Amino acid sequence: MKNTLKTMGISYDWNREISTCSPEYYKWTQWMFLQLYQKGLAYKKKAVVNWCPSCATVLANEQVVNGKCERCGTEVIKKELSQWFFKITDYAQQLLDDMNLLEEWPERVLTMQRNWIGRSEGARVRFSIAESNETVSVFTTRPDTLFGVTFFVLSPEHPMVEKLTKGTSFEEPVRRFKEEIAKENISEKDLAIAEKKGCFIGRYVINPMNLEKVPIWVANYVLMEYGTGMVMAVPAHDQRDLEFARKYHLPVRVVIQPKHKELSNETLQEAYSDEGTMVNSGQFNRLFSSEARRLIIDYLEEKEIGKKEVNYRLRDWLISRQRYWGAPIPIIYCPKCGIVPVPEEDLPVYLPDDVDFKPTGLSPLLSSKKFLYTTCPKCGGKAKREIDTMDTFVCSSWYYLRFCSPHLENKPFEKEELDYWMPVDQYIGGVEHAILHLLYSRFFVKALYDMGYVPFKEPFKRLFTQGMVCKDGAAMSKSKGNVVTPGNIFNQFGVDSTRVMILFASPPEVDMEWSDKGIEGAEKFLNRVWRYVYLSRSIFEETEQSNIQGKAIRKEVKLLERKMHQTIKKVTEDIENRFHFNTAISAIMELLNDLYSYDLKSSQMNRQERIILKNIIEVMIKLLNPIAPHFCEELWHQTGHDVSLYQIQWPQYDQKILQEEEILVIVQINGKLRDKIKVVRNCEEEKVIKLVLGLPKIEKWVRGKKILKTIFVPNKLVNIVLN
RNA sequence: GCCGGGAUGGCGGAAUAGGCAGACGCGCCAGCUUGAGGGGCUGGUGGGCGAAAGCUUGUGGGGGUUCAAAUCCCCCUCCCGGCACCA
Repeated sequence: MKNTLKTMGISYDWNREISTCSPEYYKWTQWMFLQLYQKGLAYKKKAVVNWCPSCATVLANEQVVNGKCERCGTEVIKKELSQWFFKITDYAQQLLDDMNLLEEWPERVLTMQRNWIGRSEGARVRFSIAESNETVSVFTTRPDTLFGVTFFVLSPEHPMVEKLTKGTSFEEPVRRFKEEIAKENISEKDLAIAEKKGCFIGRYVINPMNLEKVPIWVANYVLMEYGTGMVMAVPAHDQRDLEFARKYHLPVRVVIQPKHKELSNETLQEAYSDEGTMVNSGQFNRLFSSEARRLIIDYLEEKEIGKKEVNYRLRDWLISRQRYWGAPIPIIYCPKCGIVPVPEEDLPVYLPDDVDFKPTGLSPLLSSKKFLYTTCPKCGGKAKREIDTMDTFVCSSWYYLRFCSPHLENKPFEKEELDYWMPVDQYIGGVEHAILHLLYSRFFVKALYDMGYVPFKEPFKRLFTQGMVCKDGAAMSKSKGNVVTPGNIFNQFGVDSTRVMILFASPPEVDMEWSDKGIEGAEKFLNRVWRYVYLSRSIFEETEQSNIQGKAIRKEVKLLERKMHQTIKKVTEDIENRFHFNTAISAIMELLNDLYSYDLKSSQMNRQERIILKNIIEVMIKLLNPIAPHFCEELWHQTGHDVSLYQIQWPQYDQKILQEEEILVIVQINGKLRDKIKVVRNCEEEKVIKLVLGLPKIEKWVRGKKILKTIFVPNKLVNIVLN
C-alpha cells in the first residue's frame, strides 16, 4: 500500500507516519480510554448486543448494516453480554447542535448523522397499573392522542411482563408466546415486514387523562431498546397499532379529525397521523392538535404524571471486541477492589504474543496466561486483566491529533502543535464513514474538549466525500477483495498516464464504476504534450537567435496567450475550489489543441513571439504538474531548467489579457438561436441592436413582423421578441 | 413509509449566477500517411427532413414561471444512498 502510494507520486509526509497498531500509538489510545473512564464516559454493562458469528465478536450498532456485519456480511445475531461502552449518547444533542459549525460539510453526511442520532420530541407519560401500586412510563411523540389510547403494549423481553403475570392464569400462555417469538428469531432486516403478533397478559393500566382501564398486551412489534420498551397504543392514529387492533379486535377511537373528511372508528382503514381537530378528548376538544400537544404536556407536568421529553435513537458505542487486533482495554478485575483502571504510568498494556487464535467466541487474549494474570494496582493482590480489545474505530477516532505530534513520548499530543495544525482544514474520505468514523471522531473531540485537552469542538472544518469506486456492482474495498491492483497498469502505461486516466474519468464526488477504458486516451494526451514540446524545442535553445525581424506580434500568438491565461484561471479554480481535475485536464487539452492548430513554426517567429510561446509551453507544463508530476518534471528538465518544478511558483493569470476584446454575442429570435455576431467588449445596447437588425439572417426573420421588445444582456446575448 | 442525491449522445462526462446544450475524452465512420500492423494526422459524429444552406426536434415524463429553463416551481416514473414496527 505504502509502496503503491509512493509509486503513484502521492506526496505524503512520511516522517509523520503513524501506525495505530503499534504500542507507541495504542498506549495513547488506552490513555484516551482512561480519561473517558474517569469522566464516566466509559462504562461496562450487561446488555443485548450484536454478535457476528463469523468474526466471533460483538459489534457496535453503527457496524451493523442491514442486519449484517459491516466487515464480513454475515447475519448478525443478538446476545446478552457484559461489555464496555462509550457514552456517546451524552453528546447526542451537542452532536446535533454543532452541525451548525460544519458549514462546509456535505448536506448528505449531515443528514445521515441526523437520521442516525434520530432525535424525537415528545413526552414521557406515567400510567398506573390497575390493582397494583406499580406504575409504568411510556415515551410518545403524540401526547395529543392520549385520549385515543385503547390498549397498552409491552415488548416481550420487558422484565415487567414476568412480574405482572406471575401467579396468574396468564403466566403460562404469555411465557409460551415469548418463547414462540424468541424462536422465530427474525433478522433485523425482516422485522419491519414481519407479521404483528401479540398476547393479552390479563392486566390493565389506567389512562391518566380519562382514568379508563385499558388492557396490557405483549407484542413482537415493540422494541425493548427504544424508549421504555413499551408503548401506549393509539390505533386510530398509528398505523402499527391499527393493524394490531384490527387483528385482535381491539377498540379504535378517533381523537383527531382531519379538516376535509370525517374518520369513523368502525371503518378506519388507515391510521390518521397528521394534524387536525381534537375530539373525544375532554377539555381539549375543538383545539388544533399541535396546540393540544403543548397544552397536554403542560397538564401532565402540572399533575406530575408526565413531562416533556426528548428521545434519541442513538445508542452508546459498544467498544469491546473479542479480537486480537486492537488496543487491550486497560482494566484489571480484582476480586477485592472490583474494576480497577490500569494506572497511566503502567501504559501501554501490551498485546501478548503467545496467543492462540482458535475462534472460541472469547477474546484470543484469554489464552495468554502471561497476559491474563496480573496484580491489582490498588491492593497488590492477584487479579485478572480485561481480555477484550477496543474496536479499531477507537484508534482512528483521534489519529489526526497524533499526526500533529507523531513522535511525542510523554503525551499524546502537544498543545502548541494542535494550535498550529488543528482543526483539519480539509478532510477527504469515502461517504461510507459518514456515521462511523466521522461520528466517533466528533464525539472524541467533544469529550476531549470538555476535559480541556483540545481547544476546538469539531475536528474537521471542511469535508469532502469522495464517491465510491465500484467494481462488479459493489463498492471496492479491502474486505470485499474486489480491488484493482494498479501495478499492471503502471507497468504497461506508466504512473502518470494512470493518474491522468483516473482524474479525467469523473469528478471525485460521484460514485463510479471502475473502468480503465480511458487509459489509452490518457497516454495519447501525454504523448501529444511531449511531441509538441519536442517539436518546439528550438524555443528553449538560448543560443539560437531569431533572425526574423519585426516587432509585431501576430494575432495567433496573442490569441494563444489569452487562451493560456484563461487556462490558468480555469485549472486553478477547478482544482482549488472543487477538486474537479477532469475539467482542469480538459482545459489543458484545449490549450494543447490550440497550440497544435495554430501550427506556429518557431523558426518563423520573431524574438517577442518566441518569448511568449516559450512562456505558454512552460505554463502548460506547470499546470499539468499536479496531475502528471513525473512526466512534467522530466519535461521541465528537458527544456533546460535546473530547479525542480516543485520549487516553481504556480502560474498567475492576468485579468486584462484574459478578457476578449471581441465578444461573440448570441442573437435569438423569440428565445431561439438564429445567429451570432462579434462585437467589441462592452458595446452599448443601441449599437448592438442596430448591428443585429442589419444581419441578413435576422432581417429575414424580422421582415413583416412587429418587434415587441428586445432583451439585451451585455457581452452575451440579444433576444428579439416578435409577435 | 420517511430523509437525501441523481437521471444530459453509443459511453465517461461538460455547461460554476436563468442566457450558444453536448466542452474535453472514449468509441464509431470516412480520408491521408505506412509494405502491413501499430502509431500519427485531417474531417465527420444527438434524432428527423435536406444535395446544401438551413429548418425542426431534443437534457427521464407531464404541467407551470420567464423574452429565455438541463438549471427555478408543482406533479409523476425510475435509479442510487441512508434510516426504518423508533412509538
